[in-house]
Parts: sequence; structure tokens; C-alpha cells
Amino acid sequence: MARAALSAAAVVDVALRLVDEEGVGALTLAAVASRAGVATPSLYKHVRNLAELRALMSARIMDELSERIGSAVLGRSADEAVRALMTAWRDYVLAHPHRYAALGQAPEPRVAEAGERLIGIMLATLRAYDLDDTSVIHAVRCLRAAVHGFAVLEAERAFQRSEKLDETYDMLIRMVVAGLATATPPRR
Amino acid sequence: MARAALSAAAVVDVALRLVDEEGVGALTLAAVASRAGVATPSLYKHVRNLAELRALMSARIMDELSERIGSAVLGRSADEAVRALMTAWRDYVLAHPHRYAALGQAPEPRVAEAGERLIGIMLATLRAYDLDDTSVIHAVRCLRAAVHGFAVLEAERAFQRSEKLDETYDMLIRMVVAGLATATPPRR
DNA sequence: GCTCAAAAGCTAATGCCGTTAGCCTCGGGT
DNA sequence: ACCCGAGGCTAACGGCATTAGCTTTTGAGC
Repeated sequence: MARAALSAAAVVDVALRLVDEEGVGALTLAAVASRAGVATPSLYKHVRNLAELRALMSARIMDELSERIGSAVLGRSADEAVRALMTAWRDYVLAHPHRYAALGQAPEPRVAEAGERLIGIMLATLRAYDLDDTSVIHAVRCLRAAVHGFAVLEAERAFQRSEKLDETYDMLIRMVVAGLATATPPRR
Repeated sequence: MARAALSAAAVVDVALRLVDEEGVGALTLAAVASRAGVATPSLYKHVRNLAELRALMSARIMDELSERIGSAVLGRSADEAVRALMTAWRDYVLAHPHRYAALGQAPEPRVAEAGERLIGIMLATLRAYDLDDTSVIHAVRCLRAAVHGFAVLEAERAFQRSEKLDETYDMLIRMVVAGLATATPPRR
């Protein structure tokens, strides 16, 4: 082995800090290299190209998110678990809005791969409700849609009015919880 | 006036067609210019720069979306109107997935400006429910979150399982409709 | 019909970025 | 003591956005 200064993980670290501080638009190999104290081409020793860096970042973000949500859900079940899940999700987005936005910058297939764990957590959380196999899938998708939609919109400051977003999210949580209670397979 | 060959609107047209066919990643001034049969710098006679082009595209997309949703809601009220609104929204996304994805490429303040009309429609639609002024705002936000979240995820093919997305969306609609029925101001 | 100013096009040039090629240099294993 | 490969570097290319400055067209007013 030679100098162990940098590594793929370290590059991702630097890139994430950069995005946190300056937004997704500032993510450039030149900027990452500069922060890492290295010439731009040197990054290619650790990362295949910009696209791969984005994918690695997305995977890392998904992992962080899954971990937080996973431990938030631990020991709770049913409605309480759903509330904890949704709250933890938003807390993460509020803590790292740019990071969450970066999730949307990688081509979805790769993010999806990294997100399998999170989906697993959601599936497990919803198992408390008596839904048949296909209904759980639909329910997880609805949960994802609601939470992710809110997260994206809040992260990009799309809610303009002065009403408190905390209250809006409370309402969304109640909506989802109520919806899950009455969830039956769609008739069609 | 000189040759009226191009115009800001025409440039936006070309750009939208480009995005429809090749995705948001393909949006480049060079590509737009080539399609318009013009040299790249000529575009600057109609559009200030790439960022402005993106903003104009977003405004146009928002207008299209608002128009379709507006006419879908016409003559309906309450639950039926909400169902029509959500259905029209998704239909638009399915018809132009890349276009919908392009909405997220412009800095939100400008998209928001263009989206005021759509928010107005949603506010009007939800007036049928007996909500106080602040609750309507929260309700509109929840509706936006659910629909937009589903739209984004579907547009970027984030739903992997084989279950029918139509059925998932039915469930989401039922969830939202049920949620609106029981919407009370969050206590806190 | 002629004129001419401005609108709308063009070419050339600049600078940033991603990416590749090829070289140099450590430092750990033999 | 040697060597070899990991990990760094510089140089160079091509694509892109953007700017500067020129040329062409055209329609409005005479």
C-alpha cells in the first residue's frame, strides 16, 4: 500500500460536506478536489467519475436515513411506529436539506438499490396492520409518496405561506395514520 | 422588427420537445440551438441564459398543469373534485414524465411564482370542506405533498415492485379524501 | 422605393469542467 | 537494497455557457 491519504469513502465525506454547505449546485469534482487538498484528476484514483460519486453519495445518504429511521421505529408498533418513522424522516431532511436534495441527483436505479433497506423498514413497520401482501406494498408506496413529497417540497422551500410547517406535518401524519387504518385493497 | 424566426416562446417550445424526447439531462443550450437550426449564441437574443430558460420552461409546465387540472375540476366539488384533481395531475405526469422532472430543475422561488395559479385551484377545490383559514392551507400542503411525492417517484421509476401503480394511486386518493373529511386544525 | 436603425443572426474567443494519458514518487514487502 | 504498485501530479482535449463584436435582414417612416 502507498500513502493512505484519501479513499472512496473520504472523497464521499468531502463531497457531502461540500453539498451541505454550498448546495447540490456546487458539487463539482474541482471543488471536491480543492477541499480534499488534491488535484482534480487524483480523484479518479478513488472514484470512477462524477456519476459514480453521485451514486456513492446517494447510497450513503440512504444509509444514514435508514439508520435513523430504523432506530426511531425500534420498540414501537402500529400508529406509534408510523408517527416515529415520519418524524425521524423529516428531522433528517431538516438537519441536512441539501443532502436530501442530492438524493434526487443520482439516476434512480442506483438510489433504489441503496433504498431497499429503508423499504424493508417500512414494510416491517406496516406489518402491524392487517393488510394482505399486495396491500402492504401499496401502503408503503403511499407512505413514501406522502413523506417524500413533503420532504422535497420543504427542502426546496416550496411552501410559501406563513403557517407553521410543523402543524402541516402533524396533519399529514394524522392523514396517513387514518388512511392506513382504513386501508383495504383497492377494488378494481 | 427583424426576422421573426425565433422568440423566447419558440425557444421554450424547442427546449420542451428536447426534454420530452431525451430527458432533462439532455437539456443544453447547444442542443436547443441545434434543434432550432441556429448557432448557440443566437439563443441569447431571446433568453438571458440557461437558468432563465429553465425558469421559463418551469413556468410553462406549471401553466399546462394548472390548465388541465383546472378544467378537470370544473363543475365538480368536494371529494369528486379532489379525485378529479389528483387524477388529472397524475395523467399529466404520465403523459410528460420528463417535463415533470424538469420542474425540479429550476430554483423553487421562480417555480412557486408560476405555481400560484395551481395553488389557487387547490384552495378553491378544498373550500367545499368546512375548514378554517389556516387548516385549508395545511390541507393544500398535504395534498401537494402526497400528489407531488407520488408524481416524482413514479416519474423517476422509483417504484420497483410489480404491483399496479394505478391501484396504489387509488389507495392514495382514498387516503387523501378520507384525511380531508376528518381534517381538523392540529391541536398544539 | 430608399434609408437606416435595430433586431437577430453569425464567428471568435474565454474560462470552467469532466475526463484521459502519461509521468513521478513514495513506502511496504521481499 | 530493491522494486512495484498505489496514489499523486501535469498536460491536454473536448464540451459547454457565456461574452464581444461583427454582419445581415427587415420593416417603419420618409
